[in-house]
Amino acid sequence: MSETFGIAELAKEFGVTTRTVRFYEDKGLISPVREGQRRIYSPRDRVRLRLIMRGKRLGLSLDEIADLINLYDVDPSEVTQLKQFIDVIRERKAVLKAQKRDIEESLAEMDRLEKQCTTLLSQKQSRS
Amino acid sequence: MSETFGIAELAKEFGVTTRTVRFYEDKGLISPVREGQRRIYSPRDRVRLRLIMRGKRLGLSLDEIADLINLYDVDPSEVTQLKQFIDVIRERKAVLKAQKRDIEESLAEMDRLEKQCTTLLSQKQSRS
DNA sequence: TCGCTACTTTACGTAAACGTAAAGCTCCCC
DNA sequence: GGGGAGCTTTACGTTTACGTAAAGTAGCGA
Repeated sequence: MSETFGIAELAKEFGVTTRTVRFYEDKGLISPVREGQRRIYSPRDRVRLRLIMRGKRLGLSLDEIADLINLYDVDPSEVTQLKQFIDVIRERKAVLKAQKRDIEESLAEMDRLEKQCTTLLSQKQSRS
Repeated sequence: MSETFGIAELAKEFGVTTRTVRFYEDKGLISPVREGQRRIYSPRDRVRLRLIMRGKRLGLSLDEIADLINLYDVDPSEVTQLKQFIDVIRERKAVLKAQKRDIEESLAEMDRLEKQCTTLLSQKQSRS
């Protein structure tokens, strides 16, 4: 038997409330098993939560995250579906690459700003 | 005299509505000059809009974007402020680097998925 | 059996980021 | 001078992503 988790346990691990975890279930992002009335989370649910959190850090909406997660569950039986699937993946890759460029631009600017500041600071401190 | 822009012009350039541009003004992100009742945007306002859009692509809230934009306007007279400023920049850099890692992870996964799909697809097509 | 802890459902509230009328100026052209 | 075109303010509506009670249930130890 593989390990299972309670809702409070997972919420704590990912730094969210139990309300949030239930909300993600309402949105169809995770589907824990029930033991009586209680939710029991599998390692698979935990992986999904990890994907959700990463998506949120990247600024995606829950709907977009749902689409992405469902990519992993696509049934590869139909050739046309498979082709569409590949297109979706390529679009996602393009968006991610654009985002990466934005980040690199921002990082470069932050570096410039930091250097200006440290230079200014050392001037001021050597003058005192 | 440097170039100026109308609201519709800028909205079109950045792919948003005029309502959005005015909303950013309400939030204090841009401060166009008035000519009578009309808003006149300077190249500086345009640069700010560009920064706002980049921030949004990175998933930042307008409040976070406001903080970032204000980084460029900090007066470097006080040494303590300068030190705090450097700390803020370093925090931002750390967040950006984490986000970059997330993106690279996602990109790697998308690559794996795409390869699985293309392999599957070529198998199916050679078999037909 | 009491009470505590950990969960549950139901449901109203809220902040952010705009959308969407509605109604009014102002300039310009015919 | 009538009417667009393009802007303005005012203000209520909407979606997303939860927060926050309120009230009930289920097990467990004293």
